[in-house]
Amino acid sequence: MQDSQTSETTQKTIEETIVSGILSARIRPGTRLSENQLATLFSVSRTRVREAMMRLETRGIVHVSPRRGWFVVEPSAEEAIAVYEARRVIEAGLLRGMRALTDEGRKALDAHLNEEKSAMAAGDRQRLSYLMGDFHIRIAELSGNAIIVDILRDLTARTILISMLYQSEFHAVQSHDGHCRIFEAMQAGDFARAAELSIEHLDEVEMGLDLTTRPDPLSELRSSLSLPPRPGPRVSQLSDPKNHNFKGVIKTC
Amino acid sequence: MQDSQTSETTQKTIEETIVSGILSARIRPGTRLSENQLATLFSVSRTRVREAMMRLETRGIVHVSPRRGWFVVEPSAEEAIAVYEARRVIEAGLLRGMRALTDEGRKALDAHLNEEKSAMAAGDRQRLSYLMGDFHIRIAELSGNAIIVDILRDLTARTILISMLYQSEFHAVQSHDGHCRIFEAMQAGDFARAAELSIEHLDEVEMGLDLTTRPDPLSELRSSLSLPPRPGPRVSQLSDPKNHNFKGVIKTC
DNA sequence: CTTTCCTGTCTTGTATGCAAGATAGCCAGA
DNA sequence: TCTGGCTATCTTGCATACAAGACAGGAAAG
Repeated sequence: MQDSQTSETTQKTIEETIVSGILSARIRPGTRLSENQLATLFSVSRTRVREAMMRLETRGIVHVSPRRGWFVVEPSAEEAIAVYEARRVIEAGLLRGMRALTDEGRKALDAHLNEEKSAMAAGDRQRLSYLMGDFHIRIAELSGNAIIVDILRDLTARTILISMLYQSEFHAVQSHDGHCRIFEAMQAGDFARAAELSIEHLDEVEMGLDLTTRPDPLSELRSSLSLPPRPGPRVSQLSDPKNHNFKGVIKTC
Repeated sequence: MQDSQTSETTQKTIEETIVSGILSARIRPGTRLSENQLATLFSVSRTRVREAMMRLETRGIVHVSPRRGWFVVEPSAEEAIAVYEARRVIEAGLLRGMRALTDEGRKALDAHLNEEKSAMAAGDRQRLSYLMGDFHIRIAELSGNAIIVDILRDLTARTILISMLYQSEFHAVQSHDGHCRIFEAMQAGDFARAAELSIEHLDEVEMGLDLTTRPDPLSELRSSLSLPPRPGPRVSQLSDPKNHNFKGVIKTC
């Protein structure tokens, strides 16, 4: 048991590691998060792991199936719709309420869009997944409102999980264009237009999903029989290398 | 140790009890929440209490001072501003995105406003505090979006804490009028107008606060010396009857 | 009287132990 | 071959024990 570093840094690290793993699409929905495995991975006891899981549960990132385990959420089609709706409400409300784009903010967004471009050119899909989601968080950061940033970060994480479940194709170019249009409207000082564009953008992404392909084909029957969410062998392990090479990358955000 | 009921119902009860205590302004900001006392009150071990505290912490309702205790948050002036800003963003975004007011929704809001009226007539301040906050949650419920409802519920709880800290007078009539105006615009189908009105309403409430009267007059010095948040004898206990007869009721929401 | 230090007590932080449900695999019987 | 039931094992649920920091109060020294 060689402690890589003298622990101490494991306070909020479990939480953040999992969230950032989702944001960069390395952790798939439905991933099993074993308390014991996480405990040994982070060299802490199960207590700390459970605390992190509870926090993530209230953030809507994981859920627990009693006596069976913790799993990264697999949003249902209804939940997916709710997430996009919430994002439209918040992001449009945010943009519409903006009064000016500071020079600093303009530079930050410009730099971000350049990163998107270079990731697209390099074909770095994992990085692209992350950047596509991060754009919206960057916009929230412009407001300087930590509350909104936190809310949007969690919603973005859920969005990425949704995309992994329901998205077939990868339309990075389209999303990038949407981001650019929003940025242009912001630069022009037309925040009402930017708000409209952000709604359109999220609509576009949502429409690109196939919300009819249920991840669990038995979900209808199962819910009508009120059975537990999803038994069976869909267990992908956290340290499983396959999770790091998953196929089908995220377009969204 | 007479168990009032055979436990079992203590799963999420701790969390909900505290939140609803805040929503009805029975629990003041800065209230100490002792793990041991809560554990005996709810007839569970500290473990369960800690879980509830962790959840409430991620919801921004309580915070922990290491090795000193859990406390209901006392939002700073900056945090207060951020909360109102977040609410303006979300509530205005929500209203502006609405397309129609269902008959069901109209009835629900109408009934709520009547409740406000009767509470005002009866001078039931505690109930009034609750209703003033609940109006905005009701609007969120119209969207049928559980995510937004949860977010607004927590923000409303924080708003009430802010009011308890920074609000001197009680302007229930003014708030009630604001609610009525928003409802009228919604009934008229003018949701853009309703959104504007909700922003004005929240501005009005925020302006009614005295954000210069700091709850901790030493906070500036304290933070510049990076000392722990607030030592001293400001401990009001959960089961202390004084908490149920606090003076200075909430106007807000 | 003021200041300093020390100690007892109370708080949370963390790990661990045990209970109990869920699951998978095996074995026996039809 | 298929079905049913039993058991071994793995999972979380929850309580408890102990460690360690924070604080209050008192005693002693100036």
